[in-house]
Amino acid sequence: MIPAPETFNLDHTLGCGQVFRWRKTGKWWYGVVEDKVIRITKENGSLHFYSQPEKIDSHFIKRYFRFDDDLQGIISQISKDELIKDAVRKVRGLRIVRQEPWECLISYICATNANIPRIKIMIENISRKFGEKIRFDREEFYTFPKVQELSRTKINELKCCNLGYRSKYVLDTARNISNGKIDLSELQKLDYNTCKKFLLTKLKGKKLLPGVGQKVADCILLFSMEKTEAFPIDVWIVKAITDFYQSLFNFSFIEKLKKQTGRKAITITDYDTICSTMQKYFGKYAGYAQEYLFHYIRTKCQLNGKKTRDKCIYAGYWKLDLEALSGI
DNA sequence: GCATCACCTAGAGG
DNA sequence: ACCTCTAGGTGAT
Repeated sequence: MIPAPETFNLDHTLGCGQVFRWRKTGKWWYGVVEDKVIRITKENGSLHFYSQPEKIDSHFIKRYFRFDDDLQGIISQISKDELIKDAVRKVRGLRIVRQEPWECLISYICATNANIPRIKIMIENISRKFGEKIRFDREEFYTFPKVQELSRTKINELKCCNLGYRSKYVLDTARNISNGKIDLSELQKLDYNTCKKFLLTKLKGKKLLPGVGQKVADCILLFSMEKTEAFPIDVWIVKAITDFYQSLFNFSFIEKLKKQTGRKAITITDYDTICSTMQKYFGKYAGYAQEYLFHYIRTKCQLNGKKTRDKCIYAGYWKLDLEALSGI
């Protein structure tokens, strides 16, 4: 057991939807990280943890939960306006987790057109079918399979895991990594823009990593490649842009975005526009800002008892202090 | 570049 | 009981 930073909340960190392999029973969080099952809780300012089959040490925990990040400092850097300040207040102690790139990649390929419970089921099914079993606290857990395991499977085996149309993407991605067409650990060393370009590489008109578009790429960069400036833009973030961050963009741009709410996707150029603007606005730790906003907005909607984004309108709730935004 | 449409599928809302 | 729609988007045309 080790002392936890003041700025660390397990529930927000593991429950915000950045990782899919944790669940809470009682006071304990159970999760599978790399090839270990971990049980962890925070009590009286200390972290208590156990693991199987290998023991983990405090170094492992500090690295996984990014205790090397000065969260207090990051928060003061990103606290640019009333919305993000409120988000930081309500979701205090949320930290980005250092994920393993391969598992992270597959997880976010699976995440398209799915909600968090379903993503968890897909990853759990893949692990149960192809991973290694570990017994812990009289329960069975499964590690996430290695690249080789998945690259050798058949498409129908993945469909049995409930992946649906994602099955082909996962299989082709696994094969291209397995045969060395792309090397995740090498990618990690590159800067944000170069790294993202490689994740989206095409060879003879075919994606090396099918199922990886801009949004998925940014998730991989943020959660597993040390790119804290990555700012994944999903439907929730677009909503935040049109409802709150209007003043950072042209009037006509916002009008255009609003018109297409309800439709599925934004264009690649619009994604780039939003992405670079928000990165400039929030700075090197824009990814933290994104996670706070994302988690805050979603839970806010759920608290309101509203199930869908469109009904979750903030009129009257978001105190549109646009003056506060004019500084940038 | 941009607009459309299809894509698996469980579960909520009507 | 049924039908319609949505959920951390991406790919093909």
